[in-house]
Amino acid sequence: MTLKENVTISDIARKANVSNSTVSRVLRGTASVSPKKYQAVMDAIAELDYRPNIFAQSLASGQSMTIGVLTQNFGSPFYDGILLGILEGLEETRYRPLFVDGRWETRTEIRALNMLVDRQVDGVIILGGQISEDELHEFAQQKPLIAVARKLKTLPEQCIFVNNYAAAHSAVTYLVERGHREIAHITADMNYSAAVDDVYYRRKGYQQALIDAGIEPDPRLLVEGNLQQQSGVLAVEMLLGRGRVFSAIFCANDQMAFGARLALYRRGIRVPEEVSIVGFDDETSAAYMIPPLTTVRQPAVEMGQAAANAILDLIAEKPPEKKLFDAELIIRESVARNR
Amino acid sequence: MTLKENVTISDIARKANVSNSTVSRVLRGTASVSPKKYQAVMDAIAELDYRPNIFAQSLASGQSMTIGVLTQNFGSPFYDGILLGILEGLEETRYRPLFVDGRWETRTEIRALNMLVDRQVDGVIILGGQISEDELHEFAQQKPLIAVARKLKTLPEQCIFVNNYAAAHSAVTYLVERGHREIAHITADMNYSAAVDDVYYRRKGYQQALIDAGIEPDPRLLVEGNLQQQSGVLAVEMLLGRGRVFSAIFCANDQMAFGARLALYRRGIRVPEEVSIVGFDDETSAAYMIPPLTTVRQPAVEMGQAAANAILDLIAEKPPEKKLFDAELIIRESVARNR
DNA sequence: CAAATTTATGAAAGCGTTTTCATCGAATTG
DNA sequence: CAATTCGATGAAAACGCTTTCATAAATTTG
Repeated sequence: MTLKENVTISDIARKANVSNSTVSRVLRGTASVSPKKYQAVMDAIAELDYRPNIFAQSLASGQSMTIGVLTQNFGSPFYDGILLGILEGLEETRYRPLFVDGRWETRTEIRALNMLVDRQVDGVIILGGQISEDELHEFAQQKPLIAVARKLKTLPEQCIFVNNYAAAHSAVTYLVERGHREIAHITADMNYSAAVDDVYYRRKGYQQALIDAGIEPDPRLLVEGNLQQQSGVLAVEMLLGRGRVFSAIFCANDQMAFGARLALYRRGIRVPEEVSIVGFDDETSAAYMIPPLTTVRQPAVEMGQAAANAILDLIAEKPPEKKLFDAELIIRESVARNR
Repeated sequence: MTLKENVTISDIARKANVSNSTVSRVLRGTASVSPKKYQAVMDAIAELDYRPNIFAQSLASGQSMTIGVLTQNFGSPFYDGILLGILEGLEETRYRPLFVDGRWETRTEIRALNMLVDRQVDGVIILGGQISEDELHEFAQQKPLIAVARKLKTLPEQCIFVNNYAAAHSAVTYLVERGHREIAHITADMNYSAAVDDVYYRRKGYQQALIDAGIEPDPRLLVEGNLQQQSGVLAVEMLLGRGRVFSAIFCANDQMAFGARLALYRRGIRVPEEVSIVGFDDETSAAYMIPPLTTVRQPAVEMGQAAANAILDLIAEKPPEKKLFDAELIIRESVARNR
């Protein structure tokens, strides 16, 4: 950890007996330089421990070499996985990520996005978020933009997400195969804008899986939460209140699954003996739920890497490689055979 | 969400019929400007939607107006709370945070710190971390540094942390008051450098609380994990293997408490009827453990705010206001009366 | 081997700010 | 009222790079 002295490019130039231009050229590899001078410059750099001034570089070149990343919540394990993937995807490049947090609030998101613009980022990756599609679309006219875990109708080429429909379908099919026929679903209010698409397709997948198994989806088995744990407990209360029996619950995310599980515990209903649960996300704590939660895992890290690659493509004006990721059902112990 | 045009300070100057210097002066408030010109400049800024170029500003002024924040893991709720506090603490200032992630790996941490130096941050807040005290001390010579959730012997004025000793003491005392006398403790290997101090003082608090209650601490009731969930299950296995009975477990963090609870579940030991558990951290999922976990909550947001204020003080060359925070015991349902 | 390219290089002009310095009129002092 | 200080302002010099432009040397071409 050597610390910044104020050694500048001119110091290097002087020491290596070349001009500033030449130093700049070896640094950026933008033009050829004779081997001798190249070496002289490298030696000088090493000797003086030269670190280019990033601000001067950016000012002169008009590029900041940074990618803005707008997440929604640093505390979320799923987003954290994506961030890690982005970090990895950018590691070997000259670009660095600049993380900002939208906190699932439109105003904060907009502020954060503006901040990224002020910081002159060369591209932006946005994870989820509430900000409207129109605004994002407009934004994307000005700067390269990639959306992860969010589907933008107007920018289909620039989205990276998981096949929620297929994932939900297979989760519910798994339940059916284990003998369950009365399967409840805790979904989310579609007006609650967060993660709408995801939740929408999970619901569709749930319904279609039932139909494919010859089961008529029963609206009394469908209940809406808001993706928070607490809404999971409320959802189960509501379900129980309706008097419609069920032997399994498929939750649109793990957090609501935790809430659901707690509600069942309070009522003295055993899991999985009396009611099975499957979640969605595979949060860190899912493996330590009592009993360990069977859930769907999204390949967060891979998605992050894909996002990093895609934004670099976009910056280089290549068409980004679009990918639809598959989620994986992680079978643990919260589902029992029915009957 | 208006986007950057390349309107510069000269455009404003021209429009307002003043010099660049004057524009700069009204922007920074560094010298007095006649009311008329002031207004003219403000009008021009509003009309052209001028946004100063951050790189030019930083280059010219030598200040980046950013605070580097080195966290260890974006995915951790506790750190996330601190980050939120920092965000809030910086909100009304001209400073902005730049977040980087050390991932609990010394090499990554050092790289991240270097990156912050390259980015010319005006100060650094570091959360936890493995990086050695010597290196941090050296670093602090060059740049303002505040450490949160970490105690640095050589920089006592620049640390913000919670009174782990008192918190652990009161948690264990609570257990004692509920009739428990054989209380196990899952601590962490001190050679495993992460969070050593915290864990050390929690252990001390545990031991002293027992002594104060007239109970001789029994080494057979002490077991070391590594702060991860899985080590909690191992720890309980080990405890059980030793054959020494116990009616309660105090865990040095929630994650190990989750692991411990799972191990108990697997053995068919009921919580809290047969064994009570108390954790430390109050992670989000603690409230949804089965049964909900009684644990110790650190005032993460407040600590983050304090860190933000402290770093600003340091930058302004005022002595930072040092604070020792108190943690709070959150009583839920994982502790039963003994006997 | 002269002409046409190519390669290697330095000088110098930006990039968009901040800040020092100088100036000039207005206000204060004795 | 002359002498001094103050307040408001603009010109211009940094800040540390990148990049264009010009040029000289080396290489290729016909």
